[in-house]
Amino acid sequence: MTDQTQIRVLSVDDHPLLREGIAAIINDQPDMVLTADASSGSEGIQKFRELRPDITLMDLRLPDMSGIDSLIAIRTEFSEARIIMLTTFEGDVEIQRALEAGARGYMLKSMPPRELVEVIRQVHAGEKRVPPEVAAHLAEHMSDEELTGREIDVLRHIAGGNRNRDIAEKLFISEETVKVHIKHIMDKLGASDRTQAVAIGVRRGIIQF
Amino acid sequence: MTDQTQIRVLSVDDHPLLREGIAAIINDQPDMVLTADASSGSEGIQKFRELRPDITLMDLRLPDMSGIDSLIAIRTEFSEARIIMLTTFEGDVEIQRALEAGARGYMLKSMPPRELVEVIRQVHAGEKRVPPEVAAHLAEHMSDEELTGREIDVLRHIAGGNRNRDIAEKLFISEETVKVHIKHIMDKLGASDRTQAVAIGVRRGIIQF
DNA sequence: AGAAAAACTACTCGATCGGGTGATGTTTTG
DNA sequence: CAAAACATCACCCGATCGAGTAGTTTTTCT
Repeated sequence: MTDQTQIRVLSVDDHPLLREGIAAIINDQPDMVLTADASSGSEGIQKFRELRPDITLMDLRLPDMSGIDSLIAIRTEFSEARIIMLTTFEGDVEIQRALEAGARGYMLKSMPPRELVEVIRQVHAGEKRVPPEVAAHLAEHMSDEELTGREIDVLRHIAGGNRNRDIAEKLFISEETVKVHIKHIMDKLGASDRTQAVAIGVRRGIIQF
Repeated sequence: MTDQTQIRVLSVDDHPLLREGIAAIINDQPDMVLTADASSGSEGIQKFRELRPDITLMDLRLPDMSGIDSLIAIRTEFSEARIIMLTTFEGDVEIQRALEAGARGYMLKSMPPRELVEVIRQVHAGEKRVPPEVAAHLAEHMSDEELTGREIDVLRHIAGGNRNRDIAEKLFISEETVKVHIKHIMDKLGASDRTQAVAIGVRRGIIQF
């Protein structure tokens, strides 16, 4: 049954229902087989070591570590690993980071199964595949500068309803510095005020909740 | 095969992967059968009319109309309909509204399959079932007043980075009125400023993105 | 119809924000 | 190593915000 031509797939996702759906779809394809699944990043890494799947489907948001960290961990050990990232959100900032870190494909969970298996086949054939919607998003924001770590810190505090003075105290810096960071945040995100900056930050996945 | 004791389930969700997962799990249970599924609210209503399932699993967020509107539509016609709402987000404001509208149960998509089928059985047996996490959330915010339609309008505009003056112009009201609405929004949400109000609004699902 | 909730408007005032400009030390990176 | 990016701080100032208070009209529900 498991002949040479079958694509062996590992699925890493903490969402049981989704894993079931993926399993059903993969095993429905004559040329694919779901070798195993994992519900966390570390479990995914371990399963990869054991099984060396041809394709790994990795959720971006995992309970223990981020999907990207798992991706990096696996690719550090096995540079030839072909990993496809899965996410719910179209506008996720992590997309770019994942591709830079070596993801071979990027899929939205809302996509029809046909496309999912198609992407698996293409990536297995050595191609790199990112769906058009995602690619469009990438093109749109490619030129945008990314926020620095400090700026993200500040943005998080802004979202918490803190005044500049409070943020300053909590980060042990002066209020003036906070204002500079906020200015940079707004410039980079194209926001007209702190509130819109938070809204954009949430939409892009820069800050979670 | 389809004897009297089997629970006939209709699944309404626009997410193909999730539908597959639900289908796999339902059909795995000896006492259940997935009668049909639908990918939109209107399709769900139609399928309900045709098949009169014992249990309907309804996603809260659907492409054409909200899950709650679909719920209401079905229950207006068939008051005995037993509908369980499914959602991704724990803190969704719609929970309360859905229960008020007559949902018999409420499930998170992140729950393990065992719980899902358990809830289906309980609701089919006539019980009302809301998972503990959701119940806790409800208790927390039960006392919170809901935002009015106008307040939600204003909150959306705030999230868009509009100044009070701009909001006033767009809604054809005075700037003073906008300020009153914002005051009420902040009071109701327990926010210290407009920015936190947006953050809370997003977290609770009051405003989408 | 009458009560209650929602929506609307006005005015004052202190607090906070955000733009502009300029500067210094550190870290990262090509 | 040198340039670029990052993080820090300071001062000025007009724009905007949010609290408080008070009142009218419209809508909704009972």
